Amino acid sequence: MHTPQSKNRTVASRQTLDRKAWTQAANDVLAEEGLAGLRVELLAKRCGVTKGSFYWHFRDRQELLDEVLAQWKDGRIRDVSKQAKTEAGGELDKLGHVIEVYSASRNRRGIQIELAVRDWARRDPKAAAVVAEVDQWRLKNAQALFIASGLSEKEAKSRSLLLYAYSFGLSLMIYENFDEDVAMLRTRISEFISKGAAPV
Amino acid sequence: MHTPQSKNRTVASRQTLDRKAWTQAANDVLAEEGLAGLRVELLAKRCGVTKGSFYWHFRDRQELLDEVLAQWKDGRIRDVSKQAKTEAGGELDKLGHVIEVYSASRNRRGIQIELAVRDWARRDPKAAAVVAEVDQWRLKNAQALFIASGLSEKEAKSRSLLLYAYSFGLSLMIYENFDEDVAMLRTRISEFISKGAAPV
DNA sequence: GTCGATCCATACGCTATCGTACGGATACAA
DNA sequence: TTGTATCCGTACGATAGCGTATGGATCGAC
Repeated sequence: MHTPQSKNRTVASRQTLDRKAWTQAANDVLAEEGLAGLRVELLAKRCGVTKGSFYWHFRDRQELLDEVLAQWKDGRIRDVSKQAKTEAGGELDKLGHVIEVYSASRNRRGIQIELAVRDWARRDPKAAAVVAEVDQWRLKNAQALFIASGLSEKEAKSRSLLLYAYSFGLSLMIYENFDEDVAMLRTRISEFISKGAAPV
Repeated sequence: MHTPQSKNRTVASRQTLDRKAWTQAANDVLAEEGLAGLRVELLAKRCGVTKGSFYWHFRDRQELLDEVLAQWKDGRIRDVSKQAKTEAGGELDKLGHVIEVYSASRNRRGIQIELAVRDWARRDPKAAAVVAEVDQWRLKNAQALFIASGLSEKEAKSRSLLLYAYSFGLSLMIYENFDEDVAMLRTRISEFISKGAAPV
């Protein structure tokens, strides 16, 4: 009932915090509240410490933001590379998988961070540069998949851009009451983009 | 050099400000800075007055936000209705026009506000309700166009959702260096969505 | 046990922002 | 001219957030 360093800390934080714990928490906040919600003292409270701890690990708020951004970039590029390396065959499945990964129902936290970072990029050149690079990687990867499934280079590029723009844009819309079976709508769209079918 | 009420005001604001002038300026700020940048005193400075004026016209900041939101909703629904009323024929052209309206190059300010409102809707239920209603109108209108061009109801719904999600999502991406002619990519996509063509 | 390094709490100054109180200026009517 | 309603400026209090300064607590090395 009075073990050392037990004051307002959770059991998990018996170990002293490191940068990773801070950026982890920062990502949670970014997903839930967006960049504007990422404030030092609130983040500290969330970690069960005060900002005295924060300013020991980070020079200032900007340094945390830079690190969050850098981690996001590395993670996304790693994701693309990983997916590209899985043995060939089933390119269409892979394209469908891309859509699924960016589906709000499957990966809510990832999508929320994605949108927060892109909103961030609208006003911060550093974030914009990161988004540009990630987009480049993703688009090139998707393009390769479309080419492997028989499309020309230009058409593969178009379809890749459509694929990602659709995925992100869908997360911005509120369309649940547009149909009783929106999942079916999404499936149709996924087929349409990846296979190019034009059903009636 | 000392006409009455000439202190820090622009010529345009010789007339005293009204609510419309405030919401107009608020929309500008919303487009440029997002919701978080919409602060009373900055807005007042932008209008060439102090916040004393603001709090005469509005009870508080929230009242302004509510009005901005309501105006956005009415404007968007009016746009849809207007487009629906233009005489029939050329449904495909109309669908292409929808994409163009939401193209960042054609309508930067409109897109910026669109994105700001949708980001707003991620955390504010009132904004979410407005977005839901606007999406409903737009989707139903696009669905009618697709049906008029020969698609089934379900396929028309799918294609409408794709159309709008793509349009919004494209504004979130930074893809200018993906190809030397991104305009061509967009044209291909536009054709693909509206006509359902599946070129190689 | 002492000492230094690590990690955090507390207190402080500073700025930005919201909202209020109140007084001043202008215009129009009587 | 005088009064009143409209519209705005100024001053104030309150809070939140950033960053700094400084001391306290814990732990391992010796």
